[in-house]
Amino acid sequence: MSEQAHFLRKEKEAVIIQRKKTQSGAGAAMEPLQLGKRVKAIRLGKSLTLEEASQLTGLARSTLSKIENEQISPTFAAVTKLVNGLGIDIPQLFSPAGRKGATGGRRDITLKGTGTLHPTPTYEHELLATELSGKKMIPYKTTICARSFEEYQDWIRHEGEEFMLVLSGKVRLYTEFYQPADMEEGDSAYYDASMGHVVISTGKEDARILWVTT
Amino acid sequence: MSEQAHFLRKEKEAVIIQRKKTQSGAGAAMEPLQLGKRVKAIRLGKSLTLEEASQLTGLARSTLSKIENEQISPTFAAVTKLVNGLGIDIPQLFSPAGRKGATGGRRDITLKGTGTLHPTPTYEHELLATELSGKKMIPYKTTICARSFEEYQDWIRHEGEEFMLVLSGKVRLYTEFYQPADMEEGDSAYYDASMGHVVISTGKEDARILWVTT
DNA sequence: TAGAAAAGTTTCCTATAGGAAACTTTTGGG
DNA sequence: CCCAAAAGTTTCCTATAGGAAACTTTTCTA
Repeated sequence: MSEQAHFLRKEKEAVIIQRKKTQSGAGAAMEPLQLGKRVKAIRLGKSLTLEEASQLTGLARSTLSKIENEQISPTFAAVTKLVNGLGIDIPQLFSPAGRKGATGGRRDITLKGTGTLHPTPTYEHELLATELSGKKMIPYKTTICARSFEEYQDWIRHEGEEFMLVLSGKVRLYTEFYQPADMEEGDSAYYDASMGHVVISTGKEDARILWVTT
Repeated sequence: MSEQAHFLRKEKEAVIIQRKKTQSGAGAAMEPLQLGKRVKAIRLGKSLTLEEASQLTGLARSTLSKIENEQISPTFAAVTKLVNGLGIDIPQLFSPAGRKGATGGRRDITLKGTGTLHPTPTYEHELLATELSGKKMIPYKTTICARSFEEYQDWIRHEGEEFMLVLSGKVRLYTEFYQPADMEEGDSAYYDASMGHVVISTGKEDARILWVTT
């Protein structure tokens, strides 16, 4: 459709100009998610014109139009402006349509061993409750493969707080400002995750741990 | 700032001199959020090299480097690849940068069976990490004594979100807007706690559960 | 309806994102 | 130490995002 329009336009301008503009033909950049449609729906839901949305977001009217029609993939900076200007709920933008937020009476059950796997040399993560987006907590189980502090490049540290519970095996929890602590099944710890921390297995078997992070 | 960069580029083309990159100093593009640092932290947390991350995400090594060093603002498409490739939790990326951990480099370890007890007719709670105040999450283990829905006066509901993991035994999770779910050791659930919920033991033994609530 | 104003789209251009490869820095041997 | 390999950074280039303005379409209003 837009392709036809494009051709007509070209012919009309006619003549020599062949500038050619790549993009129109292939058109619809296959954006992984229908960001544009969502933005449009949200804007219309608020009864805003492109001009008003432009004022609110600081993005050009034309840019908004192109985003809504999925002619471009906005930069992170642009998305941020959209989000702040229009008060969009983030996870909504990213979630592949069907995914549900953790609020408003939602739940997700993860049966043993059915989480989303994420292996690294030292840990093997199994993310839980991945069907829910926008969660305040991130729960996952981990098999601790590492056997020595040296297997880590450096302390692990990240935003937020962390709770851990030893599900099986024996571990040693190293934390930046404390003495290492030996823990076994049933023991738990809670700490500020911006403080460097690292966990290694000390028993015969690789230990299993449940983590919950904010 | 970017204007400077542009000028330099122009000059370089025009002449021969090619003095070094503008941005080096504290120049740091003022990206609304510290996307780059977060991405880097996440990558390092998984002990991945740029090359490996490149494979996982489909983004070029150089692009990743520039994103991490906040030299560019990735497109939405690129952010999506990052998120999917590295298993990043979205809100993490957008959440207001500064958020300081309430516990400021502290930790508390609770050895098995040493939590603070808090019995009720239907549950028996063992609060964990009680040495730390002002936590964002509240972890506790519970022995589920109740055997039928009727032993509860009403749905349990409260603010926030809740994660639960079955440590032992068998339970049935009733939630207001869903069918009851039977769960056993290793299964977990995540739900909006303002939705009515109740758990009963269905096995021979009283079940043990770990809860974490925001 | 016609005509104008508002809303939306497209063009055209500059600035910049993303990729390939060159280059630099860091890590390990020996 | 020195060299080699690996990790990370920068350069250089092309494709494309974003803005201003021209253009088209829709919506009123008389």
